[in-house]
Amino acid sequence: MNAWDILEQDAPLVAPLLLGWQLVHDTAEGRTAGIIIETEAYHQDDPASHSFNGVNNRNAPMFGPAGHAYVYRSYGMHWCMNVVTGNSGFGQGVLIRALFPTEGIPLMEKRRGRRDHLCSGPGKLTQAMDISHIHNGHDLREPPLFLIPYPSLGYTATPRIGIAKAKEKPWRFVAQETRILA
DNA sequence: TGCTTGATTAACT
DNA sequence: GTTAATCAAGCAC
Repeated sequence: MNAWDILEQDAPLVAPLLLGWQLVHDTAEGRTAGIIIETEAYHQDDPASHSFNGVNNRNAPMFGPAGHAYVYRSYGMHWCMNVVTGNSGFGQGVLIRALFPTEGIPLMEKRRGRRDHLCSGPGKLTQAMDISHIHNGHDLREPPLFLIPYPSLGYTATPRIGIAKAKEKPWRFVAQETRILA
């Protein structure tokens, strides 16, 4: 099984495996990249998931092929990015909640307008890396926005953040080694 | 056509 | 700990 086949599994299995993968975005301004250190799983059989009530115009990418991006607007002002997992026809994905910045840090600082907390939240990392709705449905194996597989980091599983339903599921995964560096 | 809802962030007290 | 900012999409009428 190659690294990309991992994404064909269910989101709660994939989410911890993505810790340690690198997310890279090349733009005209330059390259930004970071190591994924925090994720959350969302599954069609999960009341907290956008895909729970079936496919619609917003969540359609979650029902598409694994390894593509699902980007949506949150609270009217932020973008959040998911990596779609599982087979087509079943809506699920992994929310990227935090990165450890590795490349293009000055560019991230410029986009964020500050020198700390560059990628320590789902809305922050999309701002730092200039990810938005135009990447919705994009294949994350292809430039300019792509993932580089790495062996998984050690992690801690905890309940998810900022949701109203199914709060008890320990489907948030935080990398142990780098959590302080975010 | 109008109402409701967020998988958030940052700046307050 | 509390709250404002801000808007696309779903869904009820």
